[in-house]
Amino acid sequence: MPKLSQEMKDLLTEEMRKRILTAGEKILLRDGLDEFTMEKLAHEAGTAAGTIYNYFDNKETIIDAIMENSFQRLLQTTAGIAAKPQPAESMLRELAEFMLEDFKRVRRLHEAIMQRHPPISREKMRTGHRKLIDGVSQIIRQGRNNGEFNTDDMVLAASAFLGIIREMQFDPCGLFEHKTSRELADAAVAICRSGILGRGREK
Amino acid sequence: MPKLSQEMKDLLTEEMRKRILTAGEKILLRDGLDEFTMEKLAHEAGTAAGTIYNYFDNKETIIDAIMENSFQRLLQTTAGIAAKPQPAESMLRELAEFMLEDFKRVRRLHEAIMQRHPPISREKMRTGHRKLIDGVSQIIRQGRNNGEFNTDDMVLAASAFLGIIREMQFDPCGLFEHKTSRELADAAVAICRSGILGRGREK
Amino acid sequence: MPKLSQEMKDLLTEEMRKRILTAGEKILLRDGLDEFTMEKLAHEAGTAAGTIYNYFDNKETIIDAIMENSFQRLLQTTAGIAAKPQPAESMLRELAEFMLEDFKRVRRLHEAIMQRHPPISREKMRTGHRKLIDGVSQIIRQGRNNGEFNTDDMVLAASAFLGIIREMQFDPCGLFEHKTSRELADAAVAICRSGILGRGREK
Amino acid sequence: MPKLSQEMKDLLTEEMRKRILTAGEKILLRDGLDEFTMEKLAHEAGTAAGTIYNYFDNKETIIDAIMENSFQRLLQTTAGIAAKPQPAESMLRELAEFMLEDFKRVRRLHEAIMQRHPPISREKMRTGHRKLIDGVSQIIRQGRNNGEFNTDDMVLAASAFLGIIREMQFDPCGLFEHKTSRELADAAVAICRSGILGRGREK
DNA sequence: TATGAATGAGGCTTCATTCAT
DNA sequence: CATGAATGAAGCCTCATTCAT
Repeated sequence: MPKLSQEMKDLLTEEMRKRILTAGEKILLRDGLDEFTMEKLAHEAGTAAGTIYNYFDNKETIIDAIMENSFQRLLQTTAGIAAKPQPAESMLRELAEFMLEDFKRVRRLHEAIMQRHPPISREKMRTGHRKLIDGVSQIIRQGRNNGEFNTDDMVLAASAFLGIIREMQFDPCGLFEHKTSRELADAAVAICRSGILGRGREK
Repeated sequence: MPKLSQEMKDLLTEEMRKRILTAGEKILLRDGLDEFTMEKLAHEAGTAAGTIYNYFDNKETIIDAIMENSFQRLLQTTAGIAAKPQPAESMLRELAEFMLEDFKRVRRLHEAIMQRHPPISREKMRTGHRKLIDGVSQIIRQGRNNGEFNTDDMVLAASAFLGIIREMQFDPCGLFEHKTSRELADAAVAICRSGILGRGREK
Repeated sequence: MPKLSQEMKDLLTEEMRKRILTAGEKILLRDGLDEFTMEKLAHEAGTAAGTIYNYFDNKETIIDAIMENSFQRLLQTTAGIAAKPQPAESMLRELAEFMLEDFKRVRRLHEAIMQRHPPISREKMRTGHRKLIDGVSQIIRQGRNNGEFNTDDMVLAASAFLGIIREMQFDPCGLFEHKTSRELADAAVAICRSGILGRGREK
Repeated sequence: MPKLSQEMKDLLTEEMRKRILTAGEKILLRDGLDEFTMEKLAHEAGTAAGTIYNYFDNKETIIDAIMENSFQRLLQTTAGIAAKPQPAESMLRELAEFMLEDFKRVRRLHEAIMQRHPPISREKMRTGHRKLIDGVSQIIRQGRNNGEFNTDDMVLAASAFLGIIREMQFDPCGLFEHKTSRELADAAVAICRSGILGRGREK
């Protein structure tokens, strides 16, 4: 009984943590960081404010965890994509599409979180971003080893790729609203391949 | 007297508004939005907290105005660059450099401001961004008219360009710290020209 | 079975009460009243917070009981000392030493408890103190009956004696840190005998 | 104007600080530290909670200041008494009376404050107590120089004196309620002179 | 119009106590 | 009876905004 009960308890605890984080993400997405209050979080999670402190030390920890989760999802997907046997270009396309899709969901979350200094630990942001850059760099490196690409600065390339995607999903004016993630991903990869300026002068 | 005095008054008022906005920008740059308090703003502007409310309705309005200013500068620079007789590629390079230089200065400002929901009106953000996209689109269009470029989706191209720049200046991990704005601008334009992936397969 | 089981139960209950009080005293001594939380108490007592409420009505009751215990010990010792056949002065010396020794141990406890209004019932404090005064008065009365002392206001004398001791053990500046309880007890008794001012003018 | 106005402002500020401290002392006296809330303090001082923070950094600072004030009064009186040309014994009597009188007023204040660790800085307590001991020691030293007293341990003597007084004013059972401060002071000094035990054995 | 003290709503967090299991 | 998560009242403190001078 103690063993099983312990496992049970852990499970419930984990469940509750997830519930809180999910609620938090929802608020961040819907209302932004400025309206992320513990009271609101509790309400959204269906508990009392005090209860949350049984699962997290304080507000900052929660924001951190949400951010961490979000990066985790992204990094795992990146790793998964990089592991499949396929041309690097396909990888980038797939990743772009996932990011556009995921970021459509998480757009406001990242918007809300990213540039906030305190109370959000910049460190988490830094390492997360770094890992993401590394993941994309790996893909591009594979592409070079394949003979697909020819870049020598992987980090620069990865950064540009991410910048293009991020701008697409940031899109505060709704310029790309009518395009599907698929189309945008294709466009992004096309740009990566040939530049944004087309080949006007190559003639 | 009434006429002149009125003009005088307006001038003074305008002067005061500027002083407040300048002070606000300074604080945003130095301390971030979270430490932007009205008291601090008053102190930095050399007045009293109450006085500020004679010139602005509330805090949000001030943040809005600062954001507006920042966009204005950028848009004017963009227009200025676009007006000079030179190849479009040079324009982009010049713009990139300015942005990287300016954003180095203003990084925290944009970091702080962008994507914050209330108390920052999303609307201002939206229109500012839209105008910026338009400005860059114009440059690219000129390039196409020149025969320099070959793109048919100006907006997409402009967006990608901005995304690449923004990612470079966001750079939370300091990947590009050791590079000059000049070098980064060159790299950005190179990417725009040939893609981030080089020409591995063109062989 | 009912009878025995009832006794058994009572015994266990009493055991549990003791365990809780001991744990409480330990916390009070170690951490002070401000850090005396029910959770901590439960942990120290090896049970759960909720369980404690099966043995005590609320936090205040527990603090009360601890205080009561502490006084009990002191009173019993006093009675024990007073029962031994010895000069009253020796009794006072012995009592002083015990108090200084005990209070060294319990300093924080008394520091923490004494004079705290709610949640500590002043009543308990009052009666405890009263009994202590009475105990010391008894000793002094014996001394007078012996011909050792000559006071006619026992209560005043007892109060002064206790005040001297308490001040010695309160000693927030560590004035007496380097003295042993024995030495301090001797000094206290000497003062009781001859006054604090010596006999300068008696010459 | 600026000069005068500045003085005016300082005066008002000082006035407000005093009002807050007075209110705080009143609460401490009446309700104890546990019921000393900022809300209550504000109410008692006739302002809003937020206002208080224009005059003090936080709650602890306020408690500190009240304690400091209380010690100040005591120390100044002590110094004043010690400065008057009179026998040391009269000084002690006068001091005892003041303390009993003042402490009657401040009893609960010291009761409330003294043994609390955080949030009350123990340091302030320590230094205050130390100065008090020193002040009384000075008086006793004068007595010895006069030939009035004969003690060689001033600190011990001062400590005992204070202990006797403190016990008298602590008096949780009301043993001395019917006595005037004058009578108690006399009794205290008598004890200091001849000991608490009278001169039973001197015969 | 300038001032800056006053206001008070609202945020985060703690913890005694309850109660379903 | 034991458990310990849930509760929510209450405490401290901040700060945008108002208003008397």
